Amino acid sequence: MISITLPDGSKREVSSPTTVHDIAKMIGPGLAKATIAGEVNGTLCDASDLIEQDSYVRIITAKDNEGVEIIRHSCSHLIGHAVKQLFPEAKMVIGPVIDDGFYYDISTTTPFSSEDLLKIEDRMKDLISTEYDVIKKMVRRDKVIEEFTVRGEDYKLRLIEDMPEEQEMGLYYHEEYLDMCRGPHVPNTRFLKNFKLTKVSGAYWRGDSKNEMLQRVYGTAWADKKGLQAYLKRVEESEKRDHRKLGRKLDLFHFSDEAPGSVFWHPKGWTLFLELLDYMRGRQRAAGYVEVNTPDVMDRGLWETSGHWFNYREHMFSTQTEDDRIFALKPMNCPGSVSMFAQGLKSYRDLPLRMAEFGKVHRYEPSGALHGLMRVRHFTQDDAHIYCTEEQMEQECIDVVALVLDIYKDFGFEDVVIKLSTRPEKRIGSDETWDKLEGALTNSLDMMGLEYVLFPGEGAFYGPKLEFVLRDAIGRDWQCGTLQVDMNLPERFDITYVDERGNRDKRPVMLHRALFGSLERFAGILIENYSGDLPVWLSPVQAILCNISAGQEEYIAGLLEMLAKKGFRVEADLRNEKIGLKIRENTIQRVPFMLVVGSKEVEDDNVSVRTRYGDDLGPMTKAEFVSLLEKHIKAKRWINSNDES
RNA sequence: GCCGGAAUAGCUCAGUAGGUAGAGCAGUUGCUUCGUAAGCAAUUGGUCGGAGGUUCGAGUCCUCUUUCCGGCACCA
Repeated sequence: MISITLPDGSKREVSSPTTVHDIAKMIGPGLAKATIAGEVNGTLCDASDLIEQDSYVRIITAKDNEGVEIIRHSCSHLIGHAVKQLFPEAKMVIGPVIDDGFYYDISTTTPFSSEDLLKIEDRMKDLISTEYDVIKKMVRRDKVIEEFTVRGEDYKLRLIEDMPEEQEMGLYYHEEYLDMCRGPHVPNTRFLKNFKLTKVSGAYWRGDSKNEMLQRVYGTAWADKKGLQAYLKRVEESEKRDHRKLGRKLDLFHFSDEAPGSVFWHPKGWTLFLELLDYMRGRQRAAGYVEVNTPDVMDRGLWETSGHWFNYREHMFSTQTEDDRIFALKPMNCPGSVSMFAQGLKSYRDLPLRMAEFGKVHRYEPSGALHGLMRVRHFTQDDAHIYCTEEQMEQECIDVVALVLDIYKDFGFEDVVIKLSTRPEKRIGSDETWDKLEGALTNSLDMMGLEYVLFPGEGAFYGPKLEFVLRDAIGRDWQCGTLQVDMNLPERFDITYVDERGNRDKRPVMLHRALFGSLERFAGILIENYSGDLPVWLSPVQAILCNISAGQEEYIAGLLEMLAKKGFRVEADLRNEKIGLKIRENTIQRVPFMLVVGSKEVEDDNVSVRTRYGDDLGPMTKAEFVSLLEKHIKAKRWINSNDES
């Protein structure tokens, strides 16, 4: 007899050995039927695994997060079962769980089409409806190799080679199909009913573009129908706030075949862009930055000195002039900034020197990487380079991190993922230097008590970096702000300052930082974040004056002039149209305030105010409306329909 | 860059088995002067992304190419 402790603290004596499923059955037949897996002494296991000693046991059902993950994992196995029936020559690779779903990488002779995806999904549904049992067996390594050799599963054999220490593997039998997995998995396919295959794409073996491309089948799966439908609905809603769609609808920007990856900003979009720029300029000035401007096109020699020419040559736009000089469009602002620093003698009294530049950079990004405003070939950085002493470095890092997080708050981003990327293989500078630089970043985060995710080997070739990551409408993460510390470029460009004892050869440390990162990308993220309802301070048109009929033009003209003089972005809609149409169209354009002016308002010398959310705020004096606008602009934050007034 | 998909009017999209293009909205013109999400009528828009090919005939089939979309890889 062994003793089993359940989550509620109750204990059961059972004969040994037993299984999670047996325990569930003892508690009740309903629970037994719902059992997907178990957690024994903190470790997930299959419902069929034997328990041979006193244990703490938790039963996992579809109601648990782990249960849903197991469902997803088993769904990926089911892809295998279906694919091998439809395409016997296919070789299965790996099928892991991801956010909201799963995928399976498969090696095939010909790539899957979208029709194939439907065929696979249909076969999976058929297999589910037979409600077959999934059988788990622990099998000795040599037997596993034998099994997969017979079945020609070359990739499974390669995966086994990757785990030389494992002597026994879990094999899951899905009728005639066999998969190798750590598990746990569902005991029966009836748990897998609420799934959908979502897309098929190529993916490199081991994630390396030098390797062959496999077929990746993606899917999503949920505990119940409601969960699945809610997910599909969420995806649909997210697609509606895609910045590329809203950019067209709200007349903010467009792209053209002639300039792939470069934005044509329309007046309204450019208003947003400039507003962001003004905001950042103000914040930086307040934080002790100076602003400079450096050339867009500079000689190849500069890029050789910086190291960019050797590391990024193929991603740079370059040009050859009549005199055979090769110039490159700057892909980064740092070499220009360093040249700026090198101009004239610098004293320790000048440090820290915080030199900002709204530099437009060009990068020849791979064609497949381009994505609306998020990934472009021509973008504007709110860049700055901070030159300081080694002693000042840590405090400067802290100040930058504090500033960027405070700025994000103004846009409603409270949860920002911070990534720390350390030295890459392809790098310049000594290991001692890298130790110091990485130390400065980790120390400053630790001192601020901030969590971060470590990405070993992902740093820039000249220094480690912090990245501040924001999430877009459909859950994709985009790097915005970045902070990099660098002792290498100062070395390469041989920049120095004079210390307090008159030594002229002191080497400053250089911090590269961008807070929005790319203004284009940040604008894109904002459009999605706000779903097109830009807060009043960022709205291209903050209010629109709509007349009821001819006769109010003069009053509106006066009002327009008054508001424009106060610096508000206000327009008039004097078209010979009914007020209903004007309200509709300006609501669709997401103008925060629509001011209705008829003969009544002219007579009372006021305006009737309506919001883009359909709230009628009724008549108010011109002064009242001005203070309403001012209040919103000062608040900066996004205001939803409940508190627009 | 790699795999798959797409490209038809300013926008959203139809286009049936290859038989020289169609809707709604927008635009334009006229009428209407109107009170909080679409007033009425008339009407202009397209070498069907580009280049080749098959065919008596191609938006439709084939090849190449450009751009976009979804992933993968990349992201100084």
